[in-house]
Amino acid sequence: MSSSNTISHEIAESLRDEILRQQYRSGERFPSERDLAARFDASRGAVREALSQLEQLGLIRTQPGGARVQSVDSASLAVLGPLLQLDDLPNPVLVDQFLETFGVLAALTAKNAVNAANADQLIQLKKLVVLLADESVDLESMQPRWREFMKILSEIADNLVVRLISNDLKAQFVDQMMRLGIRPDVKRSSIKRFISLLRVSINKNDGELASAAMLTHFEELRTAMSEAIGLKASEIRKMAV
Amino acid sequence: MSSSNTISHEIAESLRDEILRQQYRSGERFPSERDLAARFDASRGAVREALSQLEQLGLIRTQPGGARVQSVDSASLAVLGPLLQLDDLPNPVLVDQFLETFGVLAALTAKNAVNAANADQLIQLKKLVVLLADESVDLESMQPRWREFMKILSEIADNLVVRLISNDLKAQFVDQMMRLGIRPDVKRSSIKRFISLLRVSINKNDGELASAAMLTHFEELRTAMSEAIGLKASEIRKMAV
DNA sequence: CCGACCAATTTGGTCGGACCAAATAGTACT
DNA sequence: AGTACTATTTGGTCCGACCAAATTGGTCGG
Repeated sequence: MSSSNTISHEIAESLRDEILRQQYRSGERFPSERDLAARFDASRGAVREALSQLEQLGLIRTQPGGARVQSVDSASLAVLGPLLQLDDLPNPVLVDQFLETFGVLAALTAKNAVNAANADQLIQLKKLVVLLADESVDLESMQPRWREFMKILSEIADNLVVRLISNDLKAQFVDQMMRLGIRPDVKRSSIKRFISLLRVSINKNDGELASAAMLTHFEELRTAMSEAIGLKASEIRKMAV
Repeated sequence: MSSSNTISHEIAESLRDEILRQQYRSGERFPSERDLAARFDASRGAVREALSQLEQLGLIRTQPGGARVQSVDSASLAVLGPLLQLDDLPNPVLVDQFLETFGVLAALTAKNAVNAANADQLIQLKKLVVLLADESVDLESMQPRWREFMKILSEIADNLVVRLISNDLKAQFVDQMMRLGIRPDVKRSSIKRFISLLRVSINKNDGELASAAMLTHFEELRTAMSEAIGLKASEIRKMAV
């Protein structure tokens, strides 16, 4: 499950998940480095490297005398990915909040990109939208094109803050949903309308329109995703019986 | 300048700033741990803890054989704070992007909070807005109240994703601007209008109105901040002569 | 002259033991 | 019971050592 094969990373992941699972109360003393070293059968150095990562994530605060656990919602954004894949099924509330937040950022990006694009970039965007329209039969199969489109949008909009946020958010999310077999079922007509709105907004250089289209798309995605997760949850319950 | 008194943190800060200042090209080899230890006159262990923090920030990628520098805009959001206080004067473009992004998130928060607030919370919000109105003479002096208001909004909206983003963004920003003596001069009439719009939106339970008010406020803040930074820049140039 | 292959070196990853200073816990004293 | 003091725990740092992977540099063959 864990990726980076180094011991210190494994320890960090393990402890991170324990904290995210609320197995420690906020403010509680964290086990000592020597205890952790014994528990993981590793050297203190490896444990210290792991703890230094947790500290960077804002999950613990270390001091001579003992480390203390910090409340999860005072942590860094980088914990969101791990937070989403804690359990078999991602927390639906969190997923919804993710989509809502990512939606407004995507809308902002679309607005700025369409408004700021030069002639060449507009042509490029038009091409991409045409490609998207061709594949609009299935939300999943158009993923690669869709990502490319968003990437170009983001490059044109050129907002480092949004890009940094996206780095911590986007990466794992879609992949994980697919891996879990959660497929939001957005109506084909909705997708077609969305893409056609994108096309119009690009043709008319209308950033506000692009933004609005993006927003409604994410709204539809939210409800579809919510249903998809609910469906998956009942599947799992059935399996358990 | 640097906060945490431990050597490993000082090394991490130092190297972080060097990377953020683009003193290494993306993909370039990073100095070896042994070299860094010699340069900082520290042990390899301390250097390794520092590097493990940089890796968590997404600034470097380590591998047996050598660590490599990663491009800044593939880093974690947590680098934004340091990025803003790299130089005497924060990068105006970055500040503007920050305000634009934070603005849409604040608008989202306001919308959801006003829509979701129960009777008690609405009363609480009304009180806070009244307090804000009383102090609306000066943007700076109303900061404590303003922060409290945003905090309550954020608690009512209860969106963990936005909160995590804010953790990495908000904290240092306002403080740093004040410390540098950068005071955006938003017209008093604009502030008054903003607050009155907030009041109305709360009274009418109209989240969309609150969102729109927040958006225009941040728009005004952006232009004011841009002017303020420009002013400060010319001041500094004058001092240098 | 160039490319492929192989050995020497560099580099990160880990370990163990050791010392210091700060913070905590425990104890004795008032 | 409250306080002052001491012993212990804990994090922070250093050193030296070993392994395995990656890089480097040279050699050989075309």
